[in-house]
Amino acid sequence: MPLSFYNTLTRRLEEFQPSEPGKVRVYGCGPTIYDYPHIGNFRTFMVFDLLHRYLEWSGYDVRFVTNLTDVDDKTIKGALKEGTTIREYTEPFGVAFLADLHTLGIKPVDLYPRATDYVGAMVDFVGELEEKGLAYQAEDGSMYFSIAAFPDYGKLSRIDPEAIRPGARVDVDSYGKEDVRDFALWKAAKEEDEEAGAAWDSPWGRGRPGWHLECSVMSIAELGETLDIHLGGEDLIFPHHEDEIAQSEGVTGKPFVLYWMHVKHLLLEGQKMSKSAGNTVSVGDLIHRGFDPAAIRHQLLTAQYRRELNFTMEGLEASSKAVQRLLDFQARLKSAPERGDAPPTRIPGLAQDALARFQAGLDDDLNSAEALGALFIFLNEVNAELDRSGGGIPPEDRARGVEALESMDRVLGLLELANAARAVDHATEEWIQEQIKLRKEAREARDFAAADAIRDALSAKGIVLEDSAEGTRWKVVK
RNA sequence: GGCGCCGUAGCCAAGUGGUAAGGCAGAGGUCUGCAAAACCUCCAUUCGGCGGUUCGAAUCCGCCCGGCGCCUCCA
Repeated sequence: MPLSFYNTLTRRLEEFQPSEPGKVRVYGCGPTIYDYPHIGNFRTFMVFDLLHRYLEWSGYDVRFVTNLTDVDDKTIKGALKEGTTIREYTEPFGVAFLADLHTLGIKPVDLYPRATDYVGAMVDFVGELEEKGLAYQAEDGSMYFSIAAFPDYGKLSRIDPEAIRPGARVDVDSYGKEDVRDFALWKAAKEEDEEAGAAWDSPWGRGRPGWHLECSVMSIAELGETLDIHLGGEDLIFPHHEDEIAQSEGVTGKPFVLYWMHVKHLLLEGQKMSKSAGNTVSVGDLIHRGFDPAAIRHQLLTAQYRRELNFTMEGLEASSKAVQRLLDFQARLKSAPERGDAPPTRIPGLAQDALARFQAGLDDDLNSAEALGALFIFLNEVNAELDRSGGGIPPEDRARGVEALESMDRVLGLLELANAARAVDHATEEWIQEQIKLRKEAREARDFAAADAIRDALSAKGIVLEDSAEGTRWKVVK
């Protein structure tokens, strides 16, 4: 099966064909930086990363943009509370977000635009909508999008515009709209907006961009009028992405996005995570509890992105073990003794099978669970093969095995992250080698008490020794 | 009320018509000075329940039971 994605727009699995062969333009809705991010946010951004890495692994030339929203009701509210501006208020949250991305091994994208850097383009955009008769100014000076003038409204979320009822579920404090369903493109500045540094000049007076407008303008400015893929959390389907389509297609007259992909929210210990429930967990919290970032990454990849994922501490323990198993396998395979005249092993065939299954899994709408399955089958089979071939394996077989493992990890990013977290400096490494040498001497003298004392002392520092026919190997255990 | 999703072993999770991947946990064994790592064997005759279609169903259809998401700031 060719690379296929489930497209929210058509509600079908579709073969992926970018508008320009070999090139992919992706826009992912990033966070609003009004607070520190929690683990739930990172399920979404882990999927962004999986897509990014897999497209590149598949040979595409990818341009990936993820925005940071720094102007909206929440950032203004926060800035006012702190007596500062939105620019200053959001800065630490943006920094924290990027730091957590780094911690989890999420590859940087090409650009992280901030809404406040595109206000001029946003004003122009609203002007174009106004010219086309899709926007109007309400009595308070705000500009609204006229849903009645855009017949396609509702095609993504499949929400019937007629069914959007005013009252309990629709904001009624923004009176002055022609139709209660219309959404703000440009909000007339209130005094608080000025205080928070969230007001700009426009032909309609001082104001600030509407939240939905920001993503339309930034994505078109950086990627062009038709994006290949647009991603986001499932909560953004309506109204955010529905409104982006209305604005963007209203201005360009072209399809805005070819493939819409939405990530299902995760559950924490079986519960919906929310600030009001007080059950949010941050990446930092998990690191402080001693969890390996690679284990967090692993758990976030255990379920396909459109499936429910229950993030638990128990699951994190299981993921830690799985990551350690991968590390042990990598170390064993890389140091497997080579012998030029050794009989051929099944490793090249296993590598081929594993890569085929790995690719088939990810081609099928980024099924990371299937891809992990392929990796672990490979691990089991190759370990068994290494056990059988005591005297060494052909160098080319070992190379093929390592190559396949590292190829899969270029997408999963587990080994690269786990190894980075376990790196030790040169002096420590020399010291460990010295300890291993002392233990070897003790063992040869059959002074096992002394040998075990050395091993126990290293173990207390998180360094575990493993003896084999080829000598003693050491590893850092998290 | 509208739109949509899920229910597979103790926990997590693939599989969407051909006879149940994988991870963690558990039991026994091999190897080892002892470990660790690894391997071998075992661990769901069965996929929420009941009907139906089919040579054949976890997979398709119907009904029922249970859990959940969005429609409102939210990744």
